[in-house]
Amino acid sequence: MKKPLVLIAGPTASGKTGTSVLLAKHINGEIISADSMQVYKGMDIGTAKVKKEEMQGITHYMIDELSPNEPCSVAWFKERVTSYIEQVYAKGKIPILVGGTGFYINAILYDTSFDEMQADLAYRNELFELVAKKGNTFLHDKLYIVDPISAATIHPNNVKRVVRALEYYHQTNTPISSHNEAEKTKRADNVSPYDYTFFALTMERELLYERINTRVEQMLAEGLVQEVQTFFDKGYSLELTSMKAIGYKEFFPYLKGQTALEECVSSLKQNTRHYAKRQLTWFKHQADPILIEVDNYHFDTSLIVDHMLNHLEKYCQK
RNA sequence: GCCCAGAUAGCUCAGUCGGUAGAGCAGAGGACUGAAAAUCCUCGUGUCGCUGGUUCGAUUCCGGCUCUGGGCA
Repeated sequence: MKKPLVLIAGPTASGKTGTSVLLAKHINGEIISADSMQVYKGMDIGTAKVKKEEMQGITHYMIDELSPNEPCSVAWFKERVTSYIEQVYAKGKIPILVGGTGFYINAILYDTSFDEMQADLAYRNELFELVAKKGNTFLHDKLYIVDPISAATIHPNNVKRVVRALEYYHQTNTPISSHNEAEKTKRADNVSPYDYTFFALTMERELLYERINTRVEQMLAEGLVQEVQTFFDKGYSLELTSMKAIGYKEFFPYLKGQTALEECVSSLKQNTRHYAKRQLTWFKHQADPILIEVDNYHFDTSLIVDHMLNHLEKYCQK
C-alpha cells in the first residue's frame, strides 16, 4: 500500500509557508522543505526561511542542514528527504513536501534514481578547461560522438549540461540520454512510490511581480545586507553554490565597493522575477499539479487550505 | 530672450551617404533528471516629436513649431 504524501509547490512569494503550516495542523502533518537554499544555515532572510514563530509548533525538516561552504545536490537531497519521510510515517503523521525547487520535488515524487557514484569533479574541471581553450562547439562535438541523442537535445552553449552528460558517460560508460529516458517514463506513467496529492500555488503574473518587489523591500528592512555581509566577511565567494542564491550574489559587488546598493537591489528584484517565471514554467510542464490561483481566494490562507482539504478528504480522520 | 544639443520599440540608445529601421535591457514563451535560487534556447513594426518644403520618394536634407537637457544673458 502506498503511503500519503502531500506536496505544495509554487513560485517564490506565492504564500507556501503560511499555507503549509495551516494545512499541517488540519491533517496532522509535518513539513519537509524542498528548497535548495533553505538547507543552508544562516541564510535566513534572503531565502525567506520559515521563522520559529511561523512554524506554530509544526516540525520542519530539511532546513539548516548544511553550512554554506558545503555543496548540495539532488542526490543528497533525495536521500535525506526519503529518510525524513519515513520518520514522519513512523510517527503516524503525513509528510508535506513544500518548496520551490521543482527539480528536487520531482526527484522525490517520481523516485528518480541516482547512482551511488560521487560527482567526478576532477574530470569536470578538465572539461571546463577544454571549453575555455577550444570553445563550446568542440565539447559538444565530443559529446556527439559518445551520446548523439543527448547532443541533439542539449544546446552547445549549455556547457554545464554538456559537461554533465560527458561526465556521466565517463563514469558509467552509458549515455545519460538512456538514463533520462528511463526516468522520464516514470513520470509519464505516473509511477510514484507515494499516494501523492500535488498542489501548486499560482497567481496573476503582475500580482506576483508586485509581491516580489515588496518582499525584497521587507527583506532589506529585516537586515538582508547585514546577513550577506557576515558571509562576505568570512571570505565566502560566489563560487559556492550557496552564494549563488538570489538575494546573496547580488550584494557582492556592493560589498566590494563596486556598485551602488540601489543597483544591487533592483538586480535582486529582477533576478527574483526571472526565477519565479522559470519556476512557473517548470510546474506547468515538468509536473502535473493541481493549480491553485491564490488571488481567486484573496490570498486567504484558510480558504486555500479548505480547498486543499477537499482533495484530501481521505486523510482527514475527523 | 539668445545659443547649442537632443527628440527613433515599454526604457537606454544605434542607424539610414534620401528607398519607411536595429541592438542591449525590460517583457513573453520554452528546455531541464547528481551545480537547479544553477545553466541554457527562442521571440523586436515602431504615427523614426509635429508641420510645411525640396524630391519619383523624407525618419534621413532644408524651414518653422513644440518639448527636454545644457550654456549665455
